[in-house]
Amino acid sequence: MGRLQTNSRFAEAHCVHCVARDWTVCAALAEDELTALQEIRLGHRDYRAGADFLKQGEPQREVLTLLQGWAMRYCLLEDGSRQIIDFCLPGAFIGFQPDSEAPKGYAAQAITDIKVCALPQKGLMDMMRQTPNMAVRLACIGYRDQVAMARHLANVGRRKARGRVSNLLMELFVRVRMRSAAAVSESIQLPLTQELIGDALGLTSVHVNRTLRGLREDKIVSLKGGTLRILDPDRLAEEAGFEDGVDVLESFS
Amino acid sequence: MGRLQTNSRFAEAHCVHCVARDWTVCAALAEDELTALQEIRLGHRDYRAGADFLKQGEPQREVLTLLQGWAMRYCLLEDGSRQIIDFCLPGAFIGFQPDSEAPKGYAAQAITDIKVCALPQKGLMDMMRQTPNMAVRLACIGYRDQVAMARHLANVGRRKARGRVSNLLMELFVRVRMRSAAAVSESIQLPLTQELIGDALGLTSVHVNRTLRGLREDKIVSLKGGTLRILDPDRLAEEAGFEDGVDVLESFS
DNA sequence: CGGAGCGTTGACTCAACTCAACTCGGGTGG
DNA sequence: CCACCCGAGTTGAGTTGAGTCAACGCTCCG
Repeated sequence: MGRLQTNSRFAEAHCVHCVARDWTVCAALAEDELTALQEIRLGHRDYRAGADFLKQGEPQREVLTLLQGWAMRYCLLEDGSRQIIDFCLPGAFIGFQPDSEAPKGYAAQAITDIKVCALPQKGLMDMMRQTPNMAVRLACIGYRDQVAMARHLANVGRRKARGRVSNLLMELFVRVRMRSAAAVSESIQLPLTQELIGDALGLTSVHVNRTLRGLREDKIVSLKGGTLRILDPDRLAEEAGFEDGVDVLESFS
Repeated sequence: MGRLQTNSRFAEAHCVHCVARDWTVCAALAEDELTALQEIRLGHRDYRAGADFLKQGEPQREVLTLLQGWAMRYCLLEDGSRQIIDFCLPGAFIGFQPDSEAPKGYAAQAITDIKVCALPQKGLMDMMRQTPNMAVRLACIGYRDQVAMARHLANVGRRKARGRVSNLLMELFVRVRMRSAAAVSESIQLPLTQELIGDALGLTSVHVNRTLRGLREDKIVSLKGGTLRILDPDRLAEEAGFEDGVDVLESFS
């Protein structure tokens, strides 16, 4: 459930033509290596918004690359609450763990309808041993995401609500804009509910709401009906704790 | 400064005899590969407690493996406060980032006097391309640490002070005990100040103090003069949000 | 002896949570 | 077509967890 019928009658594009090619594992691979990857991949899958496609605590012998849509990784706590680890955009590499038989340490859920590319974790491990490019790239992605998570942790641990929200919105704005070649604009589409934002930032949705109202009233950002509009980039950067816009651009996936 | 004279008159042990061998990159390497690693390593270094041996925002073309003592990775915020990302025990692999020329996304500091093994990041990258074992191992460490960080994030974002402190103490207890073959005991040495604990958990040291008092009064744990004593493991696990002791053991470095 | 660093405690403040009511818009079924 | 419902967003009032400020104790060390 949640899982749509894979429309397997439509041929899936060869990895060479993958939408997410520049954003994920594949970016570092030569054509023949891509073909090898193509050999082992388990195919594309579609999930509806809200579907859990990776379950915490269960082993799952595959790894997913997000091709389309928004997703998130999150930790489920014993009391039922959840902490969102990060929001995933196309290219995100989700679910890799050293031991492919071990239960996953976090879960992943589709935020919008999504399409993913499934890879067998074991096959991937084998391929890493044969094609160094792959191994290096995978390692790099792992450490890059670590840095992003560290920043997120600092945001949650040390800032108050206004700073947290500003910081997250700014980060998402930059990430989304980076991967659209579209003309520079002060607004983007953000399919996040206030509850999701709260769960990412360690706040309640009620308090996120109040915080957003404050930011709107101060003419800094507005988030309405799925579109995020940056009204005052400088003050937003300040609220968000970005020294200046420069350091933002690097190291985002 | 902070950096001690390397006592280079004492020969450094060959990688094969490394104290941390089982805990770090090297665990997966064959003898000849270890020798190759030995070729490129930059040597051991000693730092005093309190020394920053990795600076946030500066490029640093080396990567460190912790051999002795306690250290921590942390993010520095614009307002001067810091968020501790994790506490490092011998074997920790610190400072690797995809681009060795890029400024580090976090800093690292010695908590006790420490000894580290320095490796050139570029050399490491090259070696990854030649010896698959190394690449795979490095990737695994990266993703393992990601999971640990996710858990930490969830702790900070979703639990209140008592739960956060309990969780951290339990985690540290388990990690420390795992690497001592010593007889099972209910106490360990913990060289952390209350301020460090606060900075890791997003709390003030004052509040950590009160929380520890509460836990002590309830006869759950006591932390006094650098020794942590688990008085009631079951209640601690409960406060910490560990379903049971089992899932704890896996996936800690 | 004096200071520095860490831990301890109390009194007060404030940020964020809880609970609860109400709006709004989009879908669904009668 | 309308009635209804549901999920998301808003808002207010009261509570509470954690921060702030400040004083003081202890221990180690120069």
